[in-house]
Amino acid sequence: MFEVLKNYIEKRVALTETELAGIKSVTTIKKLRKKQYLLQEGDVWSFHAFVAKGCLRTYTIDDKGLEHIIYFAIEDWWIGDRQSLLTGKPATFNIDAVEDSEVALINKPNFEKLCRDIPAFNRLVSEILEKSLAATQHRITATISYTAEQKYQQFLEKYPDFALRIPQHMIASYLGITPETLSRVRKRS
Amino acid sequence: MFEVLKNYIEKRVALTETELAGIKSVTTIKKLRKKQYLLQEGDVWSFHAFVAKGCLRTYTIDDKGLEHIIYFAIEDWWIGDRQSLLTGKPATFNIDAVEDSEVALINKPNFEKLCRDIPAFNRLVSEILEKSLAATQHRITATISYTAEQKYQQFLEKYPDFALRIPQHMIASYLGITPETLSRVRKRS
DNA sequence: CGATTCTTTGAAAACAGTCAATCTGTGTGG
DNA sequence: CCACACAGATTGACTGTTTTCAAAGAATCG
Repeated sequence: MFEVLKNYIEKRVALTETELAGIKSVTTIKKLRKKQYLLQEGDVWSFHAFVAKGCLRTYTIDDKGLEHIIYFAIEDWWIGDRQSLLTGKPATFNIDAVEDSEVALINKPNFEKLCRDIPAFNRLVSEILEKSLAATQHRITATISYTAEQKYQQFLEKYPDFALRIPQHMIASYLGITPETLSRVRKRS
Repeated sequence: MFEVLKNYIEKRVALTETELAGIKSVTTIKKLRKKQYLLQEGDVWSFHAFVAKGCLRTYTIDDKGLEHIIYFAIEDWWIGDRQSLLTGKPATFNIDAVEDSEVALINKPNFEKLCRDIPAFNRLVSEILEKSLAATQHRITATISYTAEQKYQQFLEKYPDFALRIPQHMIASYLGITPETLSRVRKRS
């Protein structure tokens, strides 16, 4: 399963075989069954996680016990709790598997060493960060400006793959609407 | 006004006088009067901008002509259109001054050179990115989970400084609610 | 199968948005 | 210095969307 991460990197930057071997040597593969936690609220998160197979979600649980999904990640996406990783404080997010999945994990010190030792890897990481931030800002635009219907439409256009494999009530949670509302929106169109 | 940026950097990382001088040599100061654009939708954005004085906002305008504020930046904050900066494509955001302001600008090639030449500067930049992303994710949580009242409460707690200097209708726009609703929320509490 | 889990549907209630009018404070020009 | 204009904030009545609660179907999994 390291192959998936290797392909991902090779498609984006040119690394030597030695450098790739260096990455492989610090990567652990973790298999997750559907619904299994990768991270539970309150634990400290200290990895960089790459999804090699399957689908995961990041979410919070509010006072009423309702889940709010912040983020989905499928193959070739990264996932984690950046706040916890950065500060070393307990995570406020939960991460679990939407489907049976496999993730490649690199712990914080090793990941930082890779960034220092391999400039191209460092650039790749910065670029991913940049893109994530831009995407997140655009998501905010959608969330504060669109109606339920527009939010769902935009979601379908932006992530056509997701709609097929993610349960509707989770998509509703991601969009910030109730499952009932999503069901009605879908019926209308 | 470069002093403000210098203080900001010195508070966070240790740089030599030469390195600081290198940063200064590629920094331009731009003064903006209230309502003046720093970036207009459709133009290409190619800077890293640091707010030395005043307050700016990033926003989009929808089909109905309504503004939706994505982001505020006051002293010691960075602002820009990352998507446009990254891709070189026309910006989808507008940025203008909420108050008379002064920003420190470093253009993209110079900024990248600084990142390459000064490792500590590079780390600072990555850290800022990380923090921005974490903050943005938490904002999404708020936007999809909270009622108008909770959104405003959280805004007050998180950015007490903002509330005093930013007009209410802009705060409403930032929270994704109408000015009327915000006015009623405030009255209730 | 049988039991969950997920989706759909209906009716009522809550919430936020719209439109229009009024009030308030600020700043400008006469 | 005053009067006026203007932008921003508030208020009221109404509309529309979304949520809530409850129940019934449909799909999925062990």
